[in-house]
Amino acid sequence: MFRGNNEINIDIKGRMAMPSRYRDILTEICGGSLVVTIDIQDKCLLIYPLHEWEVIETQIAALPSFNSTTRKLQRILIGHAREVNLDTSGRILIPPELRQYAELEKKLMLIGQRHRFELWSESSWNRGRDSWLAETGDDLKIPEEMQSISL
Amino acid sequence: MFRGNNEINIDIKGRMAMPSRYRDILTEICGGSLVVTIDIQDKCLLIYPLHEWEVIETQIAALPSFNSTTRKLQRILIGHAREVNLDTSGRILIPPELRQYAELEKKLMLIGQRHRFELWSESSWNRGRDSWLAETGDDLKIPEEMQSISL
DNA sequence: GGGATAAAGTGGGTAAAAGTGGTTTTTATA
DNA sequence: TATAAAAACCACTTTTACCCACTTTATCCC
Repeated sequence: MFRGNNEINIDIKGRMAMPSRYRDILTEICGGSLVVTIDIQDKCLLIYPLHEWEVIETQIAALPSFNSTTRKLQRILIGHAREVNLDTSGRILIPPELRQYAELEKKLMLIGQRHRFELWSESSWNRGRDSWLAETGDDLKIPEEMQSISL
Repeated sequence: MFRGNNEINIDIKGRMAMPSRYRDILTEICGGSLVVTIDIQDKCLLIYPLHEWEVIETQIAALPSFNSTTRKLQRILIGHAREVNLDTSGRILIPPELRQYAELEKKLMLIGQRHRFELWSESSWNRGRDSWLAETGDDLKIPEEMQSISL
């Protein structure tokens, strides 16, 4: 569905223009309603079409409330999820709390990841990429499930 | 139903403005009647729409009185539950006892967790989040039920 | 390749909504 | 009945959503 990395600017009001190539499908599948939340492992945001998110949220919410790990997960994912909408010029407003968390300044990277996007500050994206490339160059660490995949 | 993290201020009288985006649904489902109580595990408050709470309260109350764990649960949850109402400008008054328990000063975080909210002091929320992220980032500790969830 | 045209991206103004602080009135309590 | 607390009320400030206009980039056709 979504793929590719897009260099994007965020304006002083915290608005980010969704690249036009994604807009049509976004308005089609979710009327421009998106959900932004934070990632578990990295300081970046995840952006889902509303319906996609609701499926995930339901699964997470169904996990037991008395288990401390699942509760943490609920707090992280559901507890940071904010619904946002494309405005008339195809922008979304990233809520200040999330902007702050992911340390988003002027320059961002929006990464298409099939059914969702990842949103990074450009600098941490570049830093991350360099280190992943360095790590995966060494093929000893590739887990089982991946050994069969042929690129 | 409810999701997201909201930075909120509490005023000197202990009043907290419920973010407007939740108000309509709150007045609809419970006429603005909420129940505030304390959490079992963390120094935060739980806020339920009245009807949601009543379901939970009934369940807890039905637990055996001779079991010491369930009695603790009853004392903690039911024993601290206070009914509050949205005032004409959409604020609720957090009872002093609860405010004190959760160490709520000026800056709070209101966290949507589906059918309820959690209310934290901003500082302890941030501290908590950092530590949960550190723990869950390490994928060895993720329990079975969660391994199958694809974000 | 270059100019015309359209599309995308950007910035900012404004009206409405939300949030805030404080005063007054009501209610509950001792 | 006096007192304190909470609710209602009101005025003011800040923020947000919406709209419009301008600039830049891309596309098309010659």
